Amino acid sequence: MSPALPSPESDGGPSAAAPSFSPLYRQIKALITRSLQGGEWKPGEPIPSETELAARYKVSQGTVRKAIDELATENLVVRRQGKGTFVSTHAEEKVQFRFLRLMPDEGEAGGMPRRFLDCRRLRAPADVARALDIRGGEPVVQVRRLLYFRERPIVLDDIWLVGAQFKGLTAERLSESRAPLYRLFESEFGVRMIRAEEKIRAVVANEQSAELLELPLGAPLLSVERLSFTYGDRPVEWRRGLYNTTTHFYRNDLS
Amino acid sequence: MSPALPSPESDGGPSAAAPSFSPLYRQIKALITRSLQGGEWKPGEPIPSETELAARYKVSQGTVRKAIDELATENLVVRRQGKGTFVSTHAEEKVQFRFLRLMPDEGEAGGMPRRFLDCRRLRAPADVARALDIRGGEPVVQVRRLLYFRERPIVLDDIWLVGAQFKGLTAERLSESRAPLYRLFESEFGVRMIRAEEKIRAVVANEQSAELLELPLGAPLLSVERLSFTYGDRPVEWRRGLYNTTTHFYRNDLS
DNA sequence: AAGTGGTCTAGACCACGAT
DNA sequence: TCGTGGTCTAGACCACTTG
Repeated sequence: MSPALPSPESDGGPSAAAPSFSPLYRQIKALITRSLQGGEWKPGEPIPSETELAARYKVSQGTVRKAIDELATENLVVRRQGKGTFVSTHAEEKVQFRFLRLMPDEGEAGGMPRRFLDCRRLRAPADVARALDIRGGEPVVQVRRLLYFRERPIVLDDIWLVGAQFKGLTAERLSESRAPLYRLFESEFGVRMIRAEEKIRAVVANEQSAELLELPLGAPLLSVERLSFTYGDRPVEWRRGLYNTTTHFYRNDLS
Repeated sequence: MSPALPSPESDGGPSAAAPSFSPLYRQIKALITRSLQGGEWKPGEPIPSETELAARYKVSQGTVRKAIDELATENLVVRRQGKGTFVSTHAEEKVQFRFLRLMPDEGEAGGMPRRFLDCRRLRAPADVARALDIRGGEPVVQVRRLLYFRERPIVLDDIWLVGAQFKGLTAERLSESRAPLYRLFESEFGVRMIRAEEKIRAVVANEQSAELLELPLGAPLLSVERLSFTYGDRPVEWRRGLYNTTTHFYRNDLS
């Protein structure tokens, strides 16, 4: 049985260093990824069963299985025994904690209330453009917000979004929604965050951040710079968060 | 073919919540893990081939394969096509970066020269004992050291080790060795670090840390508290690092 | 050439969830 | 009861490393 497939192609993954050999299941994986990226199956929806996909691609179920295994490992899909395999979505509670690493010293993690301070469209400054891999001067959306814990401001986020992907994002749109940002991005703009890279530093509060976070000038803050990627490893968001870590900490697992 | 195996048992993993059903490959995985833990195969050495293990446990090669797959995912073993499967070791360059997340803004990561300030045995203070899950007053080893980058001190580490596991650890032993700490622990004391949990905060330099890190009083520092675990999820090390992040950052990948 | 891990297949059966 | 993903097997062949 000779599977009808395009010629072997690269995985597209971050560390794909021109593999000399592309096994069948990776080609299947690439095909499924393309369908995810193209929106054939939407976040939260089930993808076809392994049997169906095996028939579609003319390979054995085991090969489809191995392809889906990798997609599940990369959190692009979620398997549910007895029910099917579903496209991952930021609508799931569990997924939130992958990107929200700030935990209170005491009490439960829970979602933090927020307040948007600003939302404007502008031309990308040089440093932001470089991070987002777009040309300087291209349109971007800048969002500034505060996150609260027990009525006190804990996080100050400055967010830059690639303008082309977020047409129609306004302060009203943000304020109306009660969903987490990444959930909103996914449902309203079709932009799903897959992974992110962070650079963490200790800094001190300047005049502005001190006032907004209700801290004395010079108070220590955790600076978290994050570059987020969507399908195809395309950067679409760059943000810098300033965290007050007197009652919270940034949790990380090394394994 | 009826495999000769002990009755189904728990995985022992961190999130094993009394599974009602333990598949064969997990039982095999547990058996292999036990051999790793017991030192039947030492770090850096090859474990028996999949065929051999299949014969030993009286299961198919595919089942052994799946067990080893999980061990490889958890970084307990490393597969090398054409050569065999090897017990992971901190002697590999690549592994270092799993636990050393501090990167210079400019230049390569590379190993940082170090200086040991202190190494003494004492009875565990209450907070350290709690973190290490031992009784207060049990013997621990405290190590204090500095890490340098371009002749300047960047990291101040305070390390506590469970005394029972590190008999014979002295300042001389530390100074004589040029190997990374985890490599030394593994080769000299048979204690291999598997995973760790970190809590990260921004703090300010006090008198002591300011002097040691050659910084002004009140300079912002990254505080990284780490609890490290060995086989069987037993905590064996607790450390608090203070990082000067003016020329470095803590790198993290969310996925 | 021999031995290792890696891929692919086909089929049987199990556990789980919905009906 | 049915369809889903999950497990287990047995065998064939491929890719890589070493002798």
